[in-house]
Amino acid sequence: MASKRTRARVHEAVLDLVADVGFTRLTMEGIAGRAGTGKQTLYRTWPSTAAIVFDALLARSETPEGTVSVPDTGDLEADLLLLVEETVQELTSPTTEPLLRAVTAAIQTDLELARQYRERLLEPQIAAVARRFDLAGAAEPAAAAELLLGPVLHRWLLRSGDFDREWMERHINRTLLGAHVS
Amino acid sequence: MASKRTRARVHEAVLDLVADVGFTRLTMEGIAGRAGTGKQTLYRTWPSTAAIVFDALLARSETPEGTVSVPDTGDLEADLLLLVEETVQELTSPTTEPLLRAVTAAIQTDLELARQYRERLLEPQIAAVARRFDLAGAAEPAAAAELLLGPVLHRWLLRSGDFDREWMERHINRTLLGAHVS
Amino acid sequence: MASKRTRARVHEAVLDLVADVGFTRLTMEGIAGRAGTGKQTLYRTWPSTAAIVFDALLARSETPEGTVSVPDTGDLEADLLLLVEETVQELTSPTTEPLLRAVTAAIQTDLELARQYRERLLEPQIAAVARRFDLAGAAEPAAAAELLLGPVLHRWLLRSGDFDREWMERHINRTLLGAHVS
Amino acid sequence: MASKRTRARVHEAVLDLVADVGFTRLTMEGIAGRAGTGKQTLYRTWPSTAAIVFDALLARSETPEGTVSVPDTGDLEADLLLLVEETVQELTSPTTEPLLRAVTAAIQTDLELARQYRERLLEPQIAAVARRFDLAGAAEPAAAAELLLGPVLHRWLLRSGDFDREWMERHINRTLLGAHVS
DNA sequence: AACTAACCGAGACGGTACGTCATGTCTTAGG
DNA sequence: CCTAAGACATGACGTACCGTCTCGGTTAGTT
Repeated sequence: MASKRTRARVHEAVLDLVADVGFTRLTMEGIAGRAGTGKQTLYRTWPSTAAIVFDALLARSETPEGTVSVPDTGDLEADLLLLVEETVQELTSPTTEPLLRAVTAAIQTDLELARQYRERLLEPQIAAVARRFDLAGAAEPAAAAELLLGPVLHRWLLRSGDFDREWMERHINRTLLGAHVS
Repeated sequence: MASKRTRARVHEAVLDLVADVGFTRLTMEGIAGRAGTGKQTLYRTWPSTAAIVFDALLARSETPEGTVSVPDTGDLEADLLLLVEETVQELTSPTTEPLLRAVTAAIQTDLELARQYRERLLEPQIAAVARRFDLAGAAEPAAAAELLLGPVLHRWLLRSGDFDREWMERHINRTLLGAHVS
Repeated sequence: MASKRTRARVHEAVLDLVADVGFTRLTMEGIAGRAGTGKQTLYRTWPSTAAIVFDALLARSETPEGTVSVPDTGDLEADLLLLVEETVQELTSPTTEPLLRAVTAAIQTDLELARQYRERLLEPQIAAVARRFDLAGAAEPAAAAELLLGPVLHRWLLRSGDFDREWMERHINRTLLGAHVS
Repeated sequence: MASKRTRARVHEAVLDLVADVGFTRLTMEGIAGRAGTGKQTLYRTWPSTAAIVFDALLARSETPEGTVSVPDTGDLEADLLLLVEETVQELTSPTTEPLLRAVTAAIQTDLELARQYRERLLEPQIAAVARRFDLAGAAEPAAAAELLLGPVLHRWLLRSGDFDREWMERHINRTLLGAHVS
């Protein structure tokens, strides 16, 4: 509903503000002020700050640097290492981490947002990874993708451990064994 | 800091309120009102609603029915199935699910709460599961526990799939393979 | 500036709305909506809701039933009684009372509206009444008109008393004495 | 409900603001800002800006310089001239005129405020004037007071004429005739 | 009959204020 | 002495209107 110009300015404002004051202190009024729009203009398009952050994230994911690509060199193990490295980078980059944590928190209570998150971010990613496993002859590619990414999410979400190179390599190894592909 | 009586009444109030109106509409004023205490009494002990919810959760986890026990019958596969079933029950029970989701959301932005969560809930649980894998001769028991629980968390958090019996069995199978224990 | 059709529809809308929700809740947006015009069309012709109400009142006063006529039967006392009765009816009729009160309130702060009110409604009325006193040989006809209508306005505006027949008769009596005409 | 301190600061703020920007631009937020209080503190005590202005006016009327006294020297005509002069001064003083106009406008639509206005300002004033007429032997003292003040209000409210000395004298004369007291 | 040009409805927009709710601090009664 | 009750300054909420500003889509008038 909002014009392209407005959307762009709102996205910029929201990213600035999350960087400045953090997601918890993000307010509709603050965004409107920073973006130079009226509050009603925001409410016309988004129901909450979380929805705006998610939209900014989506917009970013439609650009080249916003997507985690699944490499395919033939060497599955090497490809998965690259993939996990990229994913970890995304999850821990100072700009994206607060956004991702904010959205992850929000989808715990906002079912509509959760649906959009699943459809527009999660499922495409899982499907892409599964496709790579499929190519490698995995019996249950979707489960393999889950086995790969689940523990990564676990570590990140609960901050239960670092993502050093050794852990990633060993984890990929376990995943390949578990998924019957080597 | 608060008296045992007060704590109990606050815990009860908070559980009632989360059930009634959900975590997002939980407020310090509301809790004080329901618990029949002054606001100051709450602030003296807890810094936020999330902290109160977490405290209520902790209190619960110190009772028998609040803990997920790790069975040890000798049959690893069967034990893990029981464990995962219990875990899933905890994660999806109408009373605990909202609380767990609320705390999970809160620890994304509240580092102090995250630390307490890790130390008092997460690490004991992981350690217990790892011990069971250790008994079964797993090379890296902690990693095995992570491989088991990561994908469960992934499904639950992102609501990306159901927890039917078949999925649990196959998942345990993949975990055992991945962890070199069969 | 607005077409005759538009004016008519706006007048109708405004009268409906004042009846429905009262003057205080009258808004430009509401009028535009009810009249089926754009907001700009309103602003092109009227600066405020009060101005529209006043215009509707004026339009009404240009019709036969919108005017308080000054009777002239030769019997001054009887004529004044009729006049006061008519005036009171106008002031207290369910349709006109809210409009008149709204305009009376508005002219306290809106000087331009006050000027128009004076020139187009008040002065003609006073002049007509004064003419009647003049015919009856009053020394200061305008003052007599003021002496007659002032207390009526006072009662109405401050709601300080009813307009029963007895009061009206006695008041007219006092006015005639005060104006040296009997 | 509000403390004495708060009331005083609010009254001062409101008088300042009416002088600065006029009653029409008076807002609850503006008053709160100027008075250094929260909005809720205002709403706890007063329902509208008009109610605050009225309260400030009342507070003023409880001080010596806020009351129009009715002189009683024995010479009725001279006393009434003094009274009307004082009243006119009150009605046209740069500080009180905007307040009185604002309240007069407000009581057209706010019945509760109108009731308070009648009971606490209007009736005492009328009663005092009537008492003076009573002393002078008027048959209907209340009607006499109305006959005296009605036209004054009429001129002031509709801005239909100046209040010069000559008009006042003649008006008092007419009133005395009309009220049968000379 | 085709073609402007003026007008109008619709409503997005940057704003201001609304009246409410919750925050965290502070004061006050009463048990 | 402690605590419930709640006043207070603050600030955000989500809504309603403000007055200005584009938009298209008639609707007449002019060629």
